[in-house]
Amino acid sequence: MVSAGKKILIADDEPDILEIISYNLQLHGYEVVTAKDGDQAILKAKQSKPDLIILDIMMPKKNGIEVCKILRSQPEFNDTVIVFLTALNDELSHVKGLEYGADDFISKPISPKIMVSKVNSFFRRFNKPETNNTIELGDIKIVPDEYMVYYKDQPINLAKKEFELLNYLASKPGRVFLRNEILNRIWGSEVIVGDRTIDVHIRKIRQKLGIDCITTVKGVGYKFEI
Amino acid sequence: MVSAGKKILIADDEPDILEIISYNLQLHGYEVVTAKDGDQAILKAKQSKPDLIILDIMMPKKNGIEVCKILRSQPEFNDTVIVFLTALNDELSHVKGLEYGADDFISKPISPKIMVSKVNSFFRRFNKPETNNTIELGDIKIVPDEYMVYYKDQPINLAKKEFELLNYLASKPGRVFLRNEILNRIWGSEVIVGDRTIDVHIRKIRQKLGIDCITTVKGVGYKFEI
DNA sequence: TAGTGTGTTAACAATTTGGTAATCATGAAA
DNA sequence: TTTCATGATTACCAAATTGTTAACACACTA
Repeated sequence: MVSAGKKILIADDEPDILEIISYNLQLHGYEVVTAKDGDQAILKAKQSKPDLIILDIMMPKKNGIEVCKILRSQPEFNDTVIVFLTALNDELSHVKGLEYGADDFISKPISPKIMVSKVNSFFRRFNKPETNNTIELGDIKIVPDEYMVYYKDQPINLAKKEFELLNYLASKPGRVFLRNEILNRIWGSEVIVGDRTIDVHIRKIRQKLGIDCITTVKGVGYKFEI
Repeated sequence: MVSAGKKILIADDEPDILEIISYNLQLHGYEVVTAKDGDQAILKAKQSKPDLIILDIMMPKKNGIEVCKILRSQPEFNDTVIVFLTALNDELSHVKGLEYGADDFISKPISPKIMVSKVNSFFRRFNKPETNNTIELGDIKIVPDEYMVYYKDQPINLAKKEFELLNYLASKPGRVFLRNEILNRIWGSEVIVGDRTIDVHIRKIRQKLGIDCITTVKGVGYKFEI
């Protein structure tokens, strides 16, 4: 079963929603932790180390985006899947959400049934073993096995750090990675490097690729997109 | 039939899994040998010379990686396909496994049906070269049977280590082999050789071949490409 | 026993890389 | 507009990594 042993944290300020969703997820074998505001969400996330976090955008104390930002800046949540509950058509939240490291969105109102199937699909999607982890987007192909990047089938030689950085950013196109996340992932949490180091590497990648596929999100981080 | 006469060793500490998998593989014409811990796996591998070995990562006595390490350091298991059973998302085991010579991974939990089809595909994939494992790329021909390399049909005499190294790199053209991978595969994991040893052998190969077919990926390893 | 080929190591040279500081550009806020 | 914060850019240097050479031990052979 997909859900075996998976832990989910749900944060929403409406008790009814919280209850109905968590009941249904539990039925399907998930372990559920709930929080009724932003601060509690952060606390419980740290305590229970969930595999998936579902955050309502609008909550007391801290809203979903703030919670996401705080969690993402801590190494232990780098690999956690974070999903937002948004009102339909809330474009702004979508954009903001991606910028602060959301992996996906679920639109409200939502039926428990759909919620469960969405959650199932998250685990399938984010868990599938990477047998062939080549990333191909538009004219760009990233082949970790070869430590090589191709643009229109032209090989481009990136140095190790550059490659790892690009590969990381491209692993979730459109998703913004905070500087902290990048540091933790590429440099590791022990290593301390200056602030400008990332910029310089980003610049080298941009230069070598010759196209603008890495976008700066000021005050936040970088994202890969075509 | 793909499975004709093929022998498979499965090592896992859970008797249920062992039984259900081996039953299903036998149904499909495979000869199955089982082991319930690491030591037994090594023993039975030596006794029965299987064509494919499936190792659970977590086992008593010796874990899967240790078993793999030990088997790979013995010449008679150089050509045996070794596959790991891993928990989903166990990145570390994946990396370690590759370094110690694993050929592929199967993620747990796994259904017998999927297991059988995976096993079938292993034999399709890894058996083709067994009949004629000559590698021919561009003007280079590598003939393991003769321990010989030809460049434009001119025989080139490589020493044993040099040949094994070239043959290994050329087994997956374009793919980068980490220094660790190379060490574990060519020298075995018990042997400890200095850092520069690989470089020297690489140099000799480059020199003898006279063409640039081995590329250095700094900080990572080497790859073979034309 | 001398000679040959192989595998390894040490020492040093050459190269690449990763990181930093200093400076410049840009856009938002006051 | 001025100020401030944040990135971008550049050039430079130190550290890491690999290349190269020569020397040595060892096994095998004539």
